[in-house]
Amino acid sequence: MPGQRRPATMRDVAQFAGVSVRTVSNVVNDQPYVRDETRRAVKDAIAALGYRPNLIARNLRRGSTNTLALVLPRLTQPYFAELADDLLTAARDRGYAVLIDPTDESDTRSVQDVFAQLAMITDGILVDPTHLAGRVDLTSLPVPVVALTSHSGRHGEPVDRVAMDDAGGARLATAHLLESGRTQIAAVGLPPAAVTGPTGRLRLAGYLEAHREAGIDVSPRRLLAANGWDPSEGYRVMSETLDAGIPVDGVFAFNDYMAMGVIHAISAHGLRVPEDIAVVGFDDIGFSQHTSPPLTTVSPGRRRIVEAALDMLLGRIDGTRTGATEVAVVEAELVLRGSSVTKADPEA
Amino acid sequence: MPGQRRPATMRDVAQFAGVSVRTVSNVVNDQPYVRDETRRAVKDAIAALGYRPNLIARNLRRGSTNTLALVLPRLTQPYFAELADDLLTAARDRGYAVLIDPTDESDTRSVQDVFAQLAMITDGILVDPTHLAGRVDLTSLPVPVVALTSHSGRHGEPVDRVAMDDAGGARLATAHLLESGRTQIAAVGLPPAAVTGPTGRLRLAGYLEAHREAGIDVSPRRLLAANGWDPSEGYRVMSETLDAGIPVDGVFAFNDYMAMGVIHAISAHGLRVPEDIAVVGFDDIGFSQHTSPPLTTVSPGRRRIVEAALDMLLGRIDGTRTGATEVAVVEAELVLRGSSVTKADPEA
DNA sequence: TCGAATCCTTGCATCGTTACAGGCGCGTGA
DNA sequence: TCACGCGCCTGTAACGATGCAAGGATTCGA
Repeated sequence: MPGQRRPATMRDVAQFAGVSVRTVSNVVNDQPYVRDETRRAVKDAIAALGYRPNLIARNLRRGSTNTLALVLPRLTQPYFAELADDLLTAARDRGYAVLIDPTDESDTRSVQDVFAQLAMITDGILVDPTHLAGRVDLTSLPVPVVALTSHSGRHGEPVDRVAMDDAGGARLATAHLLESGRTQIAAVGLPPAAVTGPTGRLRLAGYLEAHREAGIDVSPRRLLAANGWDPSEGYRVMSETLDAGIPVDGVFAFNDYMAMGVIHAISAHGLRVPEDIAVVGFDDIGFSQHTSPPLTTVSPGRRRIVEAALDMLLGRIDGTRTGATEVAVVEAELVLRGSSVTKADPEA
Repeated sequence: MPGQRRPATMRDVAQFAGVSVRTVSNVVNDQPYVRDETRRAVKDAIAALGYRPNLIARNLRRGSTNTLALVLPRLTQPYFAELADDLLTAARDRGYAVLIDPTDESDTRSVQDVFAQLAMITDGILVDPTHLAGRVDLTSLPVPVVALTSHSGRHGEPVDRVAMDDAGGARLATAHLLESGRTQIAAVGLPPAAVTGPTGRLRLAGYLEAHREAGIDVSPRRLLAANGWDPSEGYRVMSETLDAGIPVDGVFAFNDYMAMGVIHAISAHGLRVPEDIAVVGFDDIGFSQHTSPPLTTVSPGRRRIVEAALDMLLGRIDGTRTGATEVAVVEAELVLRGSSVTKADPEA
């Protein structure tokens, strides 16, 4: 239920305290040159009237909102949920509120409009641009933008970026499988998955590179495309492969969430993980510690990505960072767990 | 990079089109009494200058922002992530942006201040109040509030509420286990888990009621407390119970996420799900379809909860809903999967 | 005692939009 | 011919805060 009284304004406070509006403003904003006595009188008035500065009016006047926007596809993808969680907390600790905008295929709005609107009501925008496929020009917005992305922006817009090391992480994951003696390693999650195309290509590149380095051939039968990076696709793709009798002794799934479905398919076929097929994922989402068996995965350094992106964005906002756009790459790390290592063979 | 040109204002458009500011406003807001010719001239000017109404100024003038706030503990809890995802999409389709505010224990701000601030920059607030434990008075805010909650508000504030049927769902889950012949059913997730106290109590109540109805005694040794509803706690609690030699042939985990840890613990002890121990969860998160085996769970009707909450909130906002606060209870539904039913015994 | 420097306080304009009330021109009925 | 109504358009005042520049009060040194 909305309260009934009109909220007190600065004018009310000024009248109550017997000073000018301007003085109240000075007190509220901790300006110097206010006598202690006056300051206290104003503070008393503020308390008595339950006054709170109207943030909208302040935003209009100051031209800033202390709000950031985060644009992503879907929070149902656990990696994004955890990324959003980290960002929400980090932004909150720095005094910023966060508006999350989901822009996936189901969105009928013009992407450019969405960004223009967000730019108007926020001080800066963080965006995962992979799913936007260049449908938006991020360079002409009136607020700074930082892209959370992987795909080399060579063909993209010159925006600040924080990238995870997709190819490098994928190489680590694949190399680990190869070193533990697997030679028939399936890659799960190739395009056409529309929203993950560029990321998928980079992770594939890492997979291929690891094979090249090990001198082991790659069979196209084990390069498995998925329509979306979720467990049901992991399940479907893996089931079909096993049904087709294609030999597989290891799987590198392009994300953990799909890997869940892969593991499910493997056990549904009466095979064991990791004895028959070792599985490695990517993302290190919370769940991955508690699958059966726990999932070996690549940690992309989510926390560091968030911090770096916030540093960049806030730097642009407060003007301490100027000049050419930058790209920060956060190193990926392999996290060994039971899905790729038997207890008898701890390796690490 | 911020663009350099000052964005065009309504005044600029007016001047360009040779009309008054007021007329531009009328065109922008589709007011009647504007000649078609004038209207087109204004629209041309808008296009020529790339004018976009300044939303902050509009918000100040109109006193509304077309933004809602969603206050939750953490998005790392998959149920909340999926709830947020549903809400984001539903709100976006109704023309509202959503600000997500995480308020957990790590938050040093005063909860009352947080709400007062949110109230100022949004048109309404959706909140999961379980973790706020009455640290905030939701009735005196200047915008409507709808609580997404379970715990009977009898001792709470008189706010609009949309509740899932925790006790009923828990009863369904437990009854299902009892009917399939299990008699030594552990309940996982009792308080002290601070943030889930009230919910946990209701789910426990349903568990107890099902036992009462079936005439089967409950052993306190199988009432297992958790410090948080995540997989690691599910794992810990279940491991300890099995280690202690407490007989268990079924588990009702108070949420799916914990159930993941429970399943992990069971297989780590060399036991099979569901043959040795059947497991049922609560929430029906996306993952649950793809654990090994897939998890039987209670679907709380997330989608319907979101729609009902939005209906309530927007009704209050636009004034079509007035008068006493309401409580909507969304029915829960049991989703049978492999973690509680063997293939030989499909039951349903 | 006077002038200047310092401290404190204040009106007014402004951010960009929408609401109010009124003005002007034209057509219509008496 | 006049009054009236209607359609279209406009000037001005808000919304509630902050920035500017100047004004009054006080203190200090000479």
